Formats: sequence, structure tokens, C-alpha cells
Amino acid sequence: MEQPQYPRLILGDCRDVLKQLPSDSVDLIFTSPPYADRRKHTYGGIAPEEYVEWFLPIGQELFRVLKPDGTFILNIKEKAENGERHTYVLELILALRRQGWLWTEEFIWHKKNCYPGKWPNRFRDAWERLLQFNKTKRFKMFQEEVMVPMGDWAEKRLKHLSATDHVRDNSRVGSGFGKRVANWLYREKVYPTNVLHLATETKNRRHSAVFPEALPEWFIKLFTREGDVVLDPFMGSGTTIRVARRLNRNGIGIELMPEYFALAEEEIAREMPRLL
Amino acid sequence: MEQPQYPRLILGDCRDVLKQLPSDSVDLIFTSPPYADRRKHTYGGIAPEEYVEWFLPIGQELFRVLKPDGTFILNIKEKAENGERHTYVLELILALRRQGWLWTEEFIWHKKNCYPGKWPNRFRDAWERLLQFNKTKRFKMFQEEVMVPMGDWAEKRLKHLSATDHVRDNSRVGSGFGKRVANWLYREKVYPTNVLHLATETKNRRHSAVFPEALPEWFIKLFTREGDVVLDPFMGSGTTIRVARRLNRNGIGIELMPEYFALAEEEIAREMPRLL
DNA sequence: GTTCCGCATGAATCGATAG
DNA sequence: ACTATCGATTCATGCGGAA
Repeated sequence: MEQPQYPRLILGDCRDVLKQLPSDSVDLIFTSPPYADRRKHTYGGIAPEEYVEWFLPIGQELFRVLKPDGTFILNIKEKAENGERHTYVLELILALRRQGWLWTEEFIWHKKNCYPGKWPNRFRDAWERLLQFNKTKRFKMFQEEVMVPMGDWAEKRLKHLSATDHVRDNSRVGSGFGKRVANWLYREKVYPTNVLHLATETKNRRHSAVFPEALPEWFIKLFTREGDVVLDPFMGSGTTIRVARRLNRNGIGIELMPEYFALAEEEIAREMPRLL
Repeated sequence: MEQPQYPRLILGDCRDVLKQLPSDSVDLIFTSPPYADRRKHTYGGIAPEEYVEWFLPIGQELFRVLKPDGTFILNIKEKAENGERHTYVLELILALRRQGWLWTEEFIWHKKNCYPGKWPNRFRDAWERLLQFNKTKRFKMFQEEVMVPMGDWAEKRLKHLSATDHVRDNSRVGSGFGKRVANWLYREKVYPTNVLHLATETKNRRHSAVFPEALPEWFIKLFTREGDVVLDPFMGSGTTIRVARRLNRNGIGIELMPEYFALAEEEIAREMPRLL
């Protein structure tokens, strides 16, 4: 039986592997790179002082392979060390901009069940950054795909349309007066904000930094359509690629560590029995 | 009758006024400076490119007046313009560190009722930064003072603390604040995280940028004890100073605009009838 | 007295239009 | 080309009057 072309899983250092991918070929890059000095025993353990320098060549390649209307989402959070937050993430944002990236937005992932612990000088860290970068200002975005249920205030509000609704609408010149009202009448969903509320995944114990599937899912729905290409240069155990496949997107995953690569292959094979 | 020493309200530019305050005399600085190019019609309207340069002299004076074990909380959020987020807040953090400040933590204020609107390239902005800076690693912190009942603490507890009931009922002012906390004593309590869920204040019509009282309250309780000195160099309509007074802290507020200064004086006088 | 409901109002941001 | 101003879009909240 012929192997399907996607998902493509590649074992190797993304600094090398990315060079083999064609330019302007990826619709969405969603990744969570190894954090500085975290997971020292598994990855190389990049020192915070060297983090920007280490990441920039990768950023350059990601810029090359991304389509002009594609999006790059970087999930990262600086650690606290010796009583202070490191600044390498701030410096990375500034450096990526110098590289040509547009820093379009910073989403907040609020981790509802964050890591437990107690320290004398700080509380538990319950959020991470999801930095959005783009090559151009005209990128693809499908906002309707991630709309959320409206608050219950809506029921009351929409029973009777108030006078000001009409007044405000009147200021609009020409046609379309009744249109917007009709939109609201059967509307049950609203657009989300740039704050995401998701619980962290607890079931995967074999990879040390697993984010919930809902996280890549949200961004894949928002920035790609079916058949689009989704790249994760730090695949880990393959969450992003697995979600992409389920959503009928074409995933490309790169992973340096053989253990994680094997794990990702295994998980994906389990969902795609024909591959076996 | 003798005038009480606090709260002290000072009309003027904090770049000048701060020079009159003694060194190492303030326990907590909580402030929300004018954001770049926002409120242009009221404040000067600092251009994003000049923001860091404008703020640094103020940061220097704040560093001087703060006690070694004191804390500086800066509420700020960069705006999006022409499809991209500005970077002046990131640059300000780096510049303040060069000035000697320790960047201890970044709290997230999740604004439940954020500004509405729809754009093709972004969602509504529902969060702001609360940057914590310190002079030394051994700062005061009273974590037990902000413990919250298990479960959905933000909705149930903080919402009610911002009620205007406190303002209207003068006889209760001063004692009412602590009582509500007692309600929770027999419940199981946990330490909060670095994400705060609060709605913005919508009832104040006379100042355009009022944060909810629960916001300064949380940090005042966390970083000061009764009798401590709380400084707000950009007082606005006086929310921080008013909350400080109710919590029996000694407030110092500085405000440049005469209209806001008068408003702050008025609000505080209403809560302190003996001053009249 | 409770609950219900009408209503104004935002630390917003973009695209178009005007100078 | 570049800046200043304006209109359009959108939704959670709390107050206050009504049922």
C-alpha cells in the first residue's frame, strides 16, 4: 500500500531539516520550543543568555518556508530564576522583528489547573504567551471557525431591540439598516478575545511539556483550511501534528530526540491503522 | 481640627513632585501611567517611540523613594497599530532593569468586559500587564492576605469588593473592607495565581481610564501592612489612594491634570467627612 | 422586596477620507 | 507618501426603573 504523503515526521535537528523544505510552502507554524534551561536532561538545555542567538537561525528558516499569508505561533514563557523573570523572550520578540517578522499579537493562554507549588516571593504561574508573528499584514484568518457561545445576557437583550440600536444604526448611511439586526437575532455565538482558557493536559506522562490538544486546534482552525500545511519544528510527542491530521490538515513534524520521535510516530500510527 | 497627614494629594508633574519625597520612604508604588498616544486629548499623548525615554527619569525617582523591601507595580498595555503591536512596553522593561530594577513578575489582568469591536486581523484585547519590579530580592509579601476560597474565586469574591456601597455608607468606611473577608474564613482557602480576573469599571463617567478598585486592593493587601505608605504618581481620579485609605494605608497621590486632581479630592472628601 | 429588563458606555482598532 | 480625523464595528457590565 502506498504511504500517504502526510503527516510527514522527520527525525533530526530542525536547524538542518528546515533547509530541505521549499520556500513559501507552509500555512501555519505552531510550536513550543524547549524553554531555556528547562528539560536540560533531554534537550541540549539552552542557557537563557544564549537563547536568542540559538533561535534566530531557526526563525530565519521559518520565515523562508512560511507562505506570505501564513502565520507563525510561538508558545513560550520565560522562567523565573533567582527571584527574577528572565528577559530572553522579550529580547526574542525584538530580535524576530529585526529579522523581518511582524509581531501581530500576543495571546494569553490561561492555564486553569496550573502546576502546584508555593514560594515565598511569588505565586503559581498560570499563564503562557502565544506570540503571533506574520510575514505580511494580509494574512489568512478564519474568525468564524472559533466563535464561542454568547453569554446568557444575550437572551434578555435580544428579546426587544432597544431604541438606541436603531439610532446607532441610523448613523449608517444608505443600505444595510435591517441587516445587522437580523444578524443578531439568531446569533448564538460571539467572537473570542485574545485570552484563552484551557486546562493543561495531564494524561501524557511520557513527554514533559505537553499542551492540551485544544490549544493547537484553536490556532489551526483560526489560521488554516482543510488541506493546508501545518509545521511544528519542535514536535515533541506530536500533539500539533496529530490534531492537524484529525482536522484534515497536512502536518510536518520535526523532532531531534529519538525517544520523542518514536513516541510521536507511535501515537499517530495508533490513530491511522492503515499505516501499520 | 488638625488635618490628618494622609492621604496626601499633590497637584503637579510627578517628574518634579517626586523629587520632594524622601528616599526609601514608600512601601508600594501602584500606578497606571498614561499609555502611549492614548487619552491624547487629556494628557500630553506621549508618542510610542518616545515612551521609554519619557518614563525613565520617573523610574529613577521611583527607585529612589521606594524602600528596599518595597514593590513597584506598573499597569500597562501596548496598543496595536497598523496591524502590529508596539514594542515600547518590552523595551521599557529592559530599560528599567538597566536602571537597577529587578523584574520580579508579570501578572495578567484578564478584563472580562473588554472593549467591543471587530477587525479582519485580530480579536478584542482582553488583558493588561501588571509588571512587578523590586529594588532587592528580599521584598515584603503577605500572601495570606489575598488567599481565596477554592473554586471560582474571581467571580465570587473580587466582584463584590468593588461595589460602590462602601462609598455611600460613610459610617462603615474603614471597617467594612475587612469584614467581608471574614465570611470566607471557614471556607477552604488557596493561594491565588498570577492571573487576575476582573471586570473594568464602567460606572465612573468622569475619568476615562478607571480600573476596578479590586485591582489596587489586591496588590495593597499583598505588599503592605496597615500604616504603610502607598504611592500613585499618576493618580487620575484617585482609585488607588481611596482604596489605600480604606485599608488604613497612607496614600500619596500625584496628578498633573487639575480636573482629575479636583475629582480625586472630591471623591476622597466624600469618604472622609471630617475633612470638610 | 425581589427579579427583570432597558440602556449607556467603555485605556480598541481598522480602513477610508481628507489635508 | 504621510499624517490627522472620522465612522463602523461589537459585547460584557452595572445601574436604575419597572413589573
